[in-house]
Amino acid sequence: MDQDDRNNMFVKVMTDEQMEVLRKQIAIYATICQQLVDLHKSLTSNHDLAGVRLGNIYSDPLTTSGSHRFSGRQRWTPTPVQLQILERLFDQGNGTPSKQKIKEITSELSQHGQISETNVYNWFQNRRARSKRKQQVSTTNNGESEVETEVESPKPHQNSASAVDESNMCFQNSNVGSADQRAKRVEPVCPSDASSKPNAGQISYYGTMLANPSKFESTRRV
Amino acid sequence: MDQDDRNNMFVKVMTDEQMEVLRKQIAIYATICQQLVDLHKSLTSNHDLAGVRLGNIYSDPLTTSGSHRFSGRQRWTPTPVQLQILERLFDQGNGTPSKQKIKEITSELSQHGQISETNVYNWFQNRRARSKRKQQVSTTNNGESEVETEVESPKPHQNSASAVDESNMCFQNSNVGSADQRAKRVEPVCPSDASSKPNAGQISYYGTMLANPSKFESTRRV
DNA sequence: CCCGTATGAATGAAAG
DNA sequence: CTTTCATTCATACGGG
Repeated sequence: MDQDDRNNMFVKVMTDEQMEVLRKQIAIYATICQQLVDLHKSLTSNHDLAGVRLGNIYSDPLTTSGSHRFSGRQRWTPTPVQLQILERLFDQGNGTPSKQKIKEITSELSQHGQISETNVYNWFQNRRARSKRKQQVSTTNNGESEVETEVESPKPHQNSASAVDESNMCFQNSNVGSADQRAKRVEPVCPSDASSKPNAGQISYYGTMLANPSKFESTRRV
Repeated sequence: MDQDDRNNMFVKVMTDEQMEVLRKQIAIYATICQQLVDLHKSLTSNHDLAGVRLGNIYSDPLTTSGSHRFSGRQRWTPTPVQLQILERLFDQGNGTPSKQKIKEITSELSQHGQISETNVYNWFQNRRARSKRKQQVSTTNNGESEVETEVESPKPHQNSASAVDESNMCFQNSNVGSADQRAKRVEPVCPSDASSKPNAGQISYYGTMLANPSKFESTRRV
């Protein structure tokens, strides 16, 4: 059969070696994809779900006319009226907005523009924090020539055992997929010769690999 | 060379058809990777290269030269991998981390970066608390009629204050695999959880494609 | 057009 | 566990 095929001229023949190369390439792609996905999940997992939350209200296709660039999150901006009310409430002494209050306030403010409880909550949080901060700073610059922060105290944090803080918490070639052992459907083939670059962007690394995907012919790697 | 191989009896032969399949698969992977990268770039577009938020210590000798102020990160930040694992554990239902578990988890996570038991503990505390709060909010503004109405303000910037909607991202997964032509059929296998979590939306699509790269194995025979 | 500042939002850690 | 604080990230906006 091999003979026939060969004579046939229309059959492609690959050596084990070539086959192996191909398989490797594929495995690499699989791994890369998997890792990209994992990476992505991690990055967007929490707050950043806003990253894609564009859409709905803000869709203004007209102004941008077919742009494909979706923006990041939008953030609430208090209207003058709302701000005024908030400020008033703030220095009205109610240092403790408390959940119930928040509701009321939100309800009140929503008559003057779009707003949510979270917005109110955050606003008070920030307002208080910054108010305090400003006070501290102005108080600090008394006999101190040091400008900037007041962070001097080696605040002891992390009471637990190992508090060896100083170290790179970079995640790198630490086999991303291992996080999910049951999803080990792709071969553990790891294009790990990338270790030359500690952190930087793993993306950029992938980028280079993606540059020439179709070179599965003579590349012998991994 | 061909002759040798042929005589060898171990030559793998592929038909044009099979060859084509392989090429497509690879092309698909290439495309997926590319798009993932693009997606990622878009989401993290500007500065968020924090993706590799290795912002950890930058205890460079230069900045400290003029002052005695040494700045180093003092707050733990989970690496993407760690976060991923934590998230998984979280919605895996184990509402009660329990002391012992914490240790295990910490141990596991420490392989992906600096971390302490306290960190893990806090993380779960916060995660739960915030999860609950979010739930409350979204539930609350449900039956309320206040908002919603006068939205379309001419103001160009106005946020979508309404609480963070759970998944729902509209990432157009147009024709990923059609690198060269009609997308090769890939099974809609989606083993991944991916549903309960906020993000993961757009990824899940890729997930299905990535599901069975092993398909190549079968291509090998003949 | 880029850059600095103000501020909304996210989140680790701690207090209650 | 719940609430609060502190710090940091990211973006809107105004000025040069």
